[in-house]
Amino acid sequence: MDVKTLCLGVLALRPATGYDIRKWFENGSFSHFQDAAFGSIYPALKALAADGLVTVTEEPGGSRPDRKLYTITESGRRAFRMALERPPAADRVRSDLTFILFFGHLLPPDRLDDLIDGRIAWLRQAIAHMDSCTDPPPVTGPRFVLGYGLAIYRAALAYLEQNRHLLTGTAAPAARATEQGPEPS
Amino acid sequence: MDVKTLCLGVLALRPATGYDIRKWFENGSFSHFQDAAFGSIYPALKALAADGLVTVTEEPGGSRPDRKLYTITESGRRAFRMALERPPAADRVRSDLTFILFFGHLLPPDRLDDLIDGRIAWLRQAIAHMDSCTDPPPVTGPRFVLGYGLAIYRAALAYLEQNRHLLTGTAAPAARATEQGPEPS
DNA sequence: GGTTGCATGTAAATGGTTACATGATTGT
DNA sequence: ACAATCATGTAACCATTTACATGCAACC
Repeated sequence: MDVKTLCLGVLALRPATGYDIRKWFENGSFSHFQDAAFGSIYPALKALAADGLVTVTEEPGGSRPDRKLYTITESGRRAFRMALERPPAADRVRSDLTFILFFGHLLPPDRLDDLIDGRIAWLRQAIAHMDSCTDPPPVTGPRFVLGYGLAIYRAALAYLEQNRHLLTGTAAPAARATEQGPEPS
Repeated sequence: MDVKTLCLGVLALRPATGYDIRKWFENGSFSHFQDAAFGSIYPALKALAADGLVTVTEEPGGSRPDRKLYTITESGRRAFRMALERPPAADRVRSDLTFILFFGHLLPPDRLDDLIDGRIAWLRQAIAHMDSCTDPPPVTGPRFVLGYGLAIYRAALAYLEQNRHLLTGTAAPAARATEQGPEPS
């Protein structure tokens, strides 16, 4: 998905500034599935405005740069719907971790432990964040997507917890009990 | 992971041509986690050879271009081990599908059905392919990674199968209340 | 006779990230 | 005092994809 469409999507929900949109990709509902940096958002918004797909309301920012609130237009909504109609590119996962683990035999076991500990911690935190996510309104789309992300992360977490001993020779999971974090799954 | 490291990884397993490496990313064990196209592989191999990390054996190809078999050197193995030592970038999923589904209310229900049908079919085929994957030898790393991928794909498949009705209004599965939904369990 | 597989390579286009430039206000 | 938050924007840089160029052999 190009950044223009991504921005249009956020603006289809509510008016926002470039800064807001960036926050959305950093913390919002599907921050785990899409991303965009300032360096691509601002030019995208400019282009969308030039095409009449969004309008800008400039609020004088006093000291700061003027706050530019972007609002999607009817033609913008149409363009967005058309973009959604295009066949989606295949999902893809890019995982350096799995690449490293693939060659695990080349690394010291405690390094592997650290890597997996790190990923488990990250997944727990991500799951906790998603669980507490009030962001998506009770409409179906956002909830469905949130559930999808949760299902995948929970599966990844469970797999790592239950199979890490295969890789590191750590004691089998029988011993592993309650210690850290909020209750798993 | 940059393409040079990726190539080094494949070559750490066995000597290969650029073409072989491409096949590996297309069909091999972790084709789901990394990718590289010819346009990046060939220059990467050239650079690796220039750095003395691999050697080339040119077999005259008769009609075709000469087949260039690359073999990793000791210094290449060392460089690869060092690359594995670097902290991995965070895993990331890029999913146009979830973006589209997020805005599902803007699309006709049968379009949603098609999208989900397509993804389910794709996942089933991917899982079948991985299940039949004889590629990874019975060493721990490759099997662990294969299992990780399978766990994630199975979770995605199960979620889609069990929750698609939430999105499309399709009749709920007979065995209702399989309770895996976005609802916290 | 047409497609797929083998086999290499280059160059242009793509699309994005990173770094820079600016600077007041609020929180620790 | 120092960091983070708010807030915009440009430009250089980067890696990778895509398209092109070449061409035989095997299969259907």
